[in-house]
Amino acid sequence: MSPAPLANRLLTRLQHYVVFADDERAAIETACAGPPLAVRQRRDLIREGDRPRGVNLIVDGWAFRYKTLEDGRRQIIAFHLPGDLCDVHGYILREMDHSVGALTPVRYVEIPRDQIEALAALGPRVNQALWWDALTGAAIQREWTVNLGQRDALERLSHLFCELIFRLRVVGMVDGARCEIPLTQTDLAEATGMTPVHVNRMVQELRSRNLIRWKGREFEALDLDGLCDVAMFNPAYLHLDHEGRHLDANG
Amino acid sequence: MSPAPLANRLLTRLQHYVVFADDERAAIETACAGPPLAVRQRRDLIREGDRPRGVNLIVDGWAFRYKTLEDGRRQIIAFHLPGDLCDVHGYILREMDHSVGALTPVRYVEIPRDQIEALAALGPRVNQALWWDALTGAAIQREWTVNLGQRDALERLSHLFCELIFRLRVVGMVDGARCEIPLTQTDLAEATGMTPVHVNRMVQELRSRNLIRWKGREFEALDLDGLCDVAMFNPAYLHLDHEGRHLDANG
DNA sequence: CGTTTCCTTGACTTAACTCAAGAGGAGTGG
DNA sequence: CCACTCCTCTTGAGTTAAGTCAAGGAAACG
Repeated sequence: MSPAPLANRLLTRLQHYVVFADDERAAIETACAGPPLAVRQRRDLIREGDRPRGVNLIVDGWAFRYKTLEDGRRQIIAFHLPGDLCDVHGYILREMDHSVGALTPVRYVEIPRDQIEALAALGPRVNQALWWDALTGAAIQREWTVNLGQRDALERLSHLFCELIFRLRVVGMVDGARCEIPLTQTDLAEATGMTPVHVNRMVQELRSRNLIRWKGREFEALDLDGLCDVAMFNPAYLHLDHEGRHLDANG
Repeated sequence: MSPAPLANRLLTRLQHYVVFADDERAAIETACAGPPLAVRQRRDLIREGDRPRGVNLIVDGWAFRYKTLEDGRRQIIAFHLPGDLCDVHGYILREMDHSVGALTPVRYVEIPRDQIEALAALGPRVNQALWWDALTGAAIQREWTVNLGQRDALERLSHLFCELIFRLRVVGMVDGARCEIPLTQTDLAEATGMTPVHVNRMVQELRSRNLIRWKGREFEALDLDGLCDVAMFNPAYLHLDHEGRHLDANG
């Protein structure tokens, strides 16, 4: 349940992929040394049409990306948990094509453009770690496409729960099978492309099958394997398997 | 209708974002100088579980990414048109979490890992162009999420047609409002998360509204504005607006 | 020129949506 | 401390968009 030390979440995260040399580690720590910023719950970090100033690193709290259609329909595109980098190199696409909001109060650090470039210039390892971050994000987005396109309501909801549990586990925010999920059923509806009413019915169904317990923010997977089965969840797309083992400073 | 010169599609594509210096241009040309490979129609370029050797550049033909669930349901995740880079730095995620197949006969070039790294090391412009490519791909994936989550069948199909037209236009494969779309209605069904029967009905509907003409591979948007309206299509997510104007070799 | 693939249409079924109303909390102010 | 509001969750009844199943026709292919 206790989150990883706040000191440097970016380092913690990137080290899932690469073991850095000392100078690289120092540079990453410097990059995150900026003043911490805060957004209140249900406010936006950045809006569609804005120019991103740099890359945002979520230190605490949950954020989400969303996109709104002309007629007001809204789709949640992604969730960001503590330790996530929002839009690595997002400033390259000069204008945001979607918005990012805070689900809970969020603390974050803005890493300016030149700092990111300096990191990338340090050598292939840091650069590749940044790519790794962006590519796992893309893999998650692909899986959401599959989820929305092929799975039915119950499978879809189960799949989202599975993904959140696995991702929270990486950042040490799961205790056994319990974690905090600060989402309303309406949030889940916007993420899974269904109505809040139907989300409710599917939650009831998962409860009645003794797969989950969920009250307020307290979530527990009573039978994670069962939940994964319902969802046809295969965690391969999260690419969690080569944490720190893939490349290291000694070759 | 005539495609951009085959000589170097990667260069053509990246120059939509950056105007390169001579040495950069030369390096990119070298990277694509590998022997052209070919895949037959409806065969796979790479399968889920494989280790990508490098980055694939589509020279000719259409490819598509897809993912299959345990029970056989299949979702098409993306289409790749001539000039597209498949999985920039895909080798970083050591194992493919999905497959890539050929819709038509496809000719492509495999750019090996070290060549990509050499390109990235040339300096920020080339590196940023590669990021730009990956990030626009991610933006498209996000839009597909919105499409599947929020739009109904008619809107969804219209949106996909709009996207394809806009993307084909960039590579010079649209003549007026006419282009080749080598997809079956079953392909469209797998991309839009609906049944082939329902795709057919929606195609009929678009025809009867005089929005499209489509026979064999010959596609024509009779009223592109109307089609965009139906789809609530906003091309901003394709980030086509700063072609070559953003960064150039002279600062 | 036969075979396979793709498209088309109709009749019926179903998963998910809509509308509506009530219950349970959480927070606020009198 | 109670009354109030607001928000989220819950449940029921009726509707609809999309799916299923089935069969015929057109086109492409080898």
